[in-house]
Amino acid sequence: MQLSIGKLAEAGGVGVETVRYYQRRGLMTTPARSGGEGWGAGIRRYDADDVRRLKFIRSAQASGFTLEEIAELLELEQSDDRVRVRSLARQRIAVLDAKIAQMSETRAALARLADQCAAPDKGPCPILAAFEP
Amino acid sequence: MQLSIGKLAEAGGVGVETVRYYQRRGLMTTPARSGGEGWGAGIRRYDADDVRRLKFIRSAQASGFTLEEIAELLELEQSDDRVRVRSLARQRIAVLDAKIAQMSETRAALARLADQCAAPDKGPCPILAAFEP
DNA sequence: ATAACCTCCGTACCATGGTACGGAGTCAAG
DNA sequence: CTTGACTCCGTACCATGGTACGGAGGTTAT
Repeated sequence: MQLSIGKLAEAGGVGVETVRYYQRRGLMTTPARSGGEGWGAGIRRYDADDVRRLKFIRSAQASGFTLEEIAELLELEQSDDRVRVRSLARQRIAVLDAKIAQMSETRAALARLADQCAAPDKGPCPILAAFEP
Repeated sequence: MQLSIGKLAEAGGVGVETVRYYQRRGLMTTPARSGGEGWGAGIRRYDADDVRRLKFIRSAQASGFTLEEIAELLELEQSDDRVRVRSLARQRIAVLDAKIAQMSETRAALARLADQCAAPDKGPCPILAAFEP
């Protein structure tokens, strides 16, 4: 399976420019241009592993990792430094737990807010107060 | 209680420039310069309500609202449009629920990853796979 | 073989959320 | 009455994560 950059981007659900951006950022490798004759001379070709990598970037990103952190994860994948992987994972879990807690608090605040604004003419509908500790 | 912009910023845990930025963005009002004689001629003064407002901005922001959304919330606070407040709150709750779910998934993925990388010499430590559906 | 489309590459531009800079005016203490 | 700290204001700059543009050349369908 050989893909052009356009098909790779499509498979990953991103734009071509985004793939090129990831290459510049070192998140995706830039394959050598396939020289010689025939199909794809002078055009870079990608494979299923690149698609996996691209999808990984997207899901890691959707989970709150920055591109820089993702770059580190991808390097670790190569290096097999298990200690570092574990420590990075634990760190991230702690950050996620904090964020999840924060979001749950906010969710509760918003629910209170929606509740207090429910009655059309009874008392205030205090947005600022809804977020106070 | 009358505060200078510097004290206001300090009370809100932000820099002076940040307060000024919020004013430019319409999130904080810019009080009239206190004219006349005596203390603070030509200097803008703030009060406890401004501090509350600033703290609200920070906590709403920490909860994932963009500055634009926060501006809308603050306008709603004035307008008493309960229907809009409720609908905005519900929308945000839905978004938060989705994000919380996503983050929990990621958390599980990371926990799996940390677990699989635990043993120093047993099998792979597959970072990419940890994020696959 | 020619139109329509794609790739390659550099460079420029965008939104978001600020931070920094510089010159002028103001204020409080010594 | 000067020194040092703070304020005012505009403008410029920063990082992040992209998106857009444009021209030269490769590829595919008719």
